[in-house]
Amino acid sequence: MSRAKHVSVPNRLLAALPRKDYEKLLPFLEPVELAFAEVLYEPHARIRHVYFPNDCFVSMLTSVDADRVAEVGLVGSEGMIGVPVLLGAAVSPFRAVVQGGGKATRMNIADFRREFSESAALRRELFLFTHLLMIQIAQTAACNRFHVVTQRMARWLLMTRDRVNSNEFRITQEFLALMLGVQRSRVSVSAGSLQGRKLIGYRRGTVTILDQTGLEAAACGCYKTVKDIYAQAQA
Amino acid sequence: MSRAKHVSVPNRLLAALPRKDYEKLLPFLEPVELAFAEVLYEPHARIRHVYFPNDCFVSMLTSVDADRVAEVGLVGSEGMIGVPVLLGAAVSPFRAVVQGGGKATRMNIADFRREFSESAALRRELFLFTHLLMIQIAQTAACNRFHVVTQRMARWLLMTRDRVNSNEFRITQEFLALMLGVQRSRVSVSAGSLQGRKLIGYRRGTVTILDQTGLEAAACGCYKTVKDIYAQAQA
DNA sequence: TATGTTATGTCCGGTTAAGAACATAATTGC
DNA sequence: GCAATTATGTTCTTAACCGGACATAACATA
Repeated sequence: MSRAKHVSVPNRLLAALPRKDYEKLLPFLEPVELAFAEVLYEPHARIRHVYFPNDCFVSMLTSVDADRVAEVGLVGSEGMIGVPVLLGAAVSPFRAVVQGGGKATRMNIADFRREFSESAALRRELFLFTHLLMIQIAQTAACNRFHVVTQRMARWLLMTRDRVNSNEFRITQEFLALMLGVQRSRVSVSAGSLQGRKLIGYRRGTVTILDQTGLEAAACGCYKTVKDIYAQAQA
Repeated sequence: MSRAKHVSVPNRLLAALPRKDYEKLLPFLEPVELAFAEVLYEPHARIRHVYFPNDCFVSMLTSVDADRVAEVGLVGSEGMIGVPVLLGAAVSPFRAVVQGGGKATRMNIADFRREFSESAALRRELFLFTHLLMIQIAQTAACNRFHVVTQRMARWLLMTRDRVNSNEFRITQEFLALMLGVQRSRVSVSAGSLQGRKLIGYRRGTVTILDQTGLEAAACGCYKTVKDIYAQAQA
């Protein structure tokens, strides 16, 4: 349970930059600690910083029908929060919420825009990530259409695992239900099913992936489809 | 629109370019006629052209489970086909299929990349469209999660109406079922419901929107949500 | 230890959709 | 005109999910 033994991972987008580009960026990167449930962006509010997660992960949510939300994307150390900025938009209709607390670096928009325009390597990295994020969102659309709760839940757990680089992380059923857009009671049932098959352990807000391969088999193909594309792009 | 004499409906991205930027582009724009069901991109195949629809519209599809597909985006004269190219990707996992035949202009990738790098106005337009497309895809993800077939069908018809600029267009129930990811028989039932309420007419492959306002009321809020964002961005 | 709070497990009735089969109507080709 | 094809309408059973209610278990803390 001790968070101290959790080794901080670097943000992979920044890590992939040529040394020179990275060093030019460094003075403008501000280390921050993001707390669980912290809201990085409110829909339609001005975006003030872009964030590069290290060992935290963030959900992109969109709202429907005034009171319901759906998760459309999940971003961890492989990406950044603030894609609309790259695309020239000042605001976005999405809410960005910290799902797993941890470390990140951030950069204010003015600095970021300048550095972004001056570093071809940074542009290349970030646009490629944008492409990946779009694919993830699109696959989520398809997944929401066709797959049952247990499959989608398995997918979500695996995606989260990849983003935090740990087989254990904190998430209550209540929150997981919100992410999957289903009733909490259905999460209980589906989680029970996965536990019964010894694929995961679930104990009061803490999920442990016991059998990665088995869980992948229980998930829909959307997990592997997107993961393979990410892996190939980052190779 | 004097600059678009050769077509009935101009592509709005091209139409919004400053005259100078547009004229520089013109020699490389090849007018083409796109036929219904024509496949512009196969998943993971090399992208050779980007397309700017005039009076046609194109679906972006993603596959799940080997045999099923889901529509994740719909692009007409307000946009372009080939967003991955902007983002530096040579391939995309999506299939792009012509839903409604008609005119478009296209540009080969080499020309496009060069012109794209030389025109700030073009970059601005296209990246903003990319942002809009992402929002559309994300809303589709949420919509697929929460809304019933009749609502989603009404949304699809309205979105199509906006993209072809006509209250009447051709689409069989078979195809519509494929786009919505549901059984054809359910399209028949839902269409029957909308017809009974005098919102649409449906006669052997041809849909007519009879009551736009009523149909908007029958659709989920996803339609208006996305439409308002598009309208604001293009204002 | 007692107590309130948070997290999880279970059950139920009603709705929507999946999967499939079959019937009817419009259009096309001969 | 007639047959074949295409498009649409109808119905059935079963599965999944919704919305809600309620019970139990773990934890926090006073």
